[in-house]
Amino acid sequence: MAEQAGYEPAAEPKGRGVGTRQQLIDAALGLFAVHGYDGVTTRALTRAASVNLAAINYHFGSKQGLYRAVIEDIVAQIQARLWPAADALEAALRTAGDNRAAQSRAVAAFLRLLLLSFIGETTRRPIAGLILREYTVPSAAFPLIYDGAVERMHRALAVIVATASDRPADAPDVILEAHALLGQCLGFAVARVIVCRRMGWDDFSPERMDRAAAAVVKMALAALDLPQVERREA
Amino acid sequence: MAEQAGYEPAAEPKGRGVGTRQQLIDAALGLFAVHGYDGVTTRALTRAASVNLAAINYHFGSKQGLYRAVIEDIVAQIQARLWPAADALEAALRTAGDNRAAQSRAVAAFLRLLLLSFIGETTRRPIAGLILREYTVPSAAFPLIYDGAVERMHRALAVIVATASDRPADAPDVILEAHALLGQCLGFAVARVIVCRRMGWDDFSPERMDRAAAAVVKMALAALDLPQVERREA
DNA sequence: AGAATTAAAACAAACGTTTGACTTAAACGG
DNA sequence: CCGTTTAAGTCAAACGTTTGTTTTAATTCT
Repeated sequence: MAEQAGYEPAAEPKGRGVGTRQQLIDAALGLFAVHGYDGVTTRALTRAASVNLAAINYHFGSKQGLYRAVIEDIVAQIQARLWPAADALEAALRTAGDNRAAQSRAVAAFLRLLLLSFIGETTRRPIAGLILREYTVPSAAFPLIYDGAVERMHRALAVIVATASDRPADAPDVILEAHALLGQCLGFAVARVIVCRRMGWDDFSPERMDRAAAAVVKMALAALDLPQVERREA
Repeated sequence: MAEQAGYEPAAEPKGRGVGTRQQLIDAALGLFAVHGYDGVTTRALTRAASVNLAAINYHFGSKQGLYRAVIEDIVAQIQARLWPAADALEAALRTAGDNRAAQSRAVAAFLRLLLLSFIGETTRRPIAGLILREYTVPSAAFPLIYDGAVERMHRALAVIVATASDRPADAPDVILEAHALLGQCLGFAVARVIVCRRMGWDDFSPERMDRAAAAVVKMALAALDLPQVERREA
């Protein structure tokens, strides 16, 4: 097939169509994340969304169009949550100057948020499953994710490494080390099943996420030669 | 039909059946890894393997049976490569005693191998794609992977953390930190596309893998408060 | 002879997509 | 305020194709 950009039969839904549209996106998000694109049928999608079979092609042009809309929806969610955090991090690092303790606090806060987002989203709504799929096997929708969310976050991590080690944020080794930092967080989203099996957990809970976040923050701060931050409470 | 465990019409291939069987497994490994289970048709599989359409059901009972055989094949490959390394690591850590430099060398060697395996396999044969899929969305074949490969590796990482920090290897926090260590390596396999985009690479090369490994080893040793090891050569 | 492989055809089921009639609610003219 | 128009939205039904699997018969190798 040769589907390009350009199909947008319901670009500006105003009436009741908006309900059906969003129901489809919500249901599709969950199903695509768990079973993959080819693992979900249009009938399963419309049944889960409690809408008619023809609604997909009416609102999104095709199954592919629905998938793209789902990705766009996710990217918007990520932007709303992560961009302010990234801005706050970089601002905090600037005002911290050479104060290593202040740097630690800013880094710890950002990494905590990152990890909790990764694990939390996979628990509440399996967003990560979809994104990870795009990482390993990029589809046509990958640029949306990379340009819309990943690069900003990756740059923020590079700023962390750069600040802690007093090197430029665009140095190749800095970027690689920033990616290692990302991997620490990513590992808990990608391989959550493995963490749970090893820890004897059935699944994550808020307390367990907190514990995982503490481990990641501790490792990261040590790796960056930053002072540890004291836990706020038990 | 109700196919359970137990279909093994050609459990002991002795004649030329080995050829067709292995051709199918090899082709299926690549196709499943890239497109996922549902993304590959039996016709595509047999065409890629240059065998007859009926060969899948003859040798493996069903498409599911072929998938299971692929997983078993992968697990065997991982065991052959990683188990000796894990044994060597633990032996080296035992003989190292309190010698931090010796501990560093053992840890660095193991992490290097781990990362190069992750990235390398994804380049040569997309094994990681299949395994990562099982991580994020475990199928019935997941226990094969976990019991057959993952747990041994995870235990080795826990021994690293335990040795470096003088804690028991089965302590919860040690396991979590070991998982963060795994994530550092995993991140380069999962999100290889992102590394490449950020670094301006088209793909990995042996030199680039080496550079990534150096970054991971550096971060890991620092996180474990172990002395850095000097690079052997450029 | 017997096991492995091929080619070709067929099977029911499920697939993504399309169709045309029906419903709904706002817009319009009187 | 009512009757009509209009267009977006929804619906059941069907379209043609592809799916995994099975079957049958003819070869090929040990």
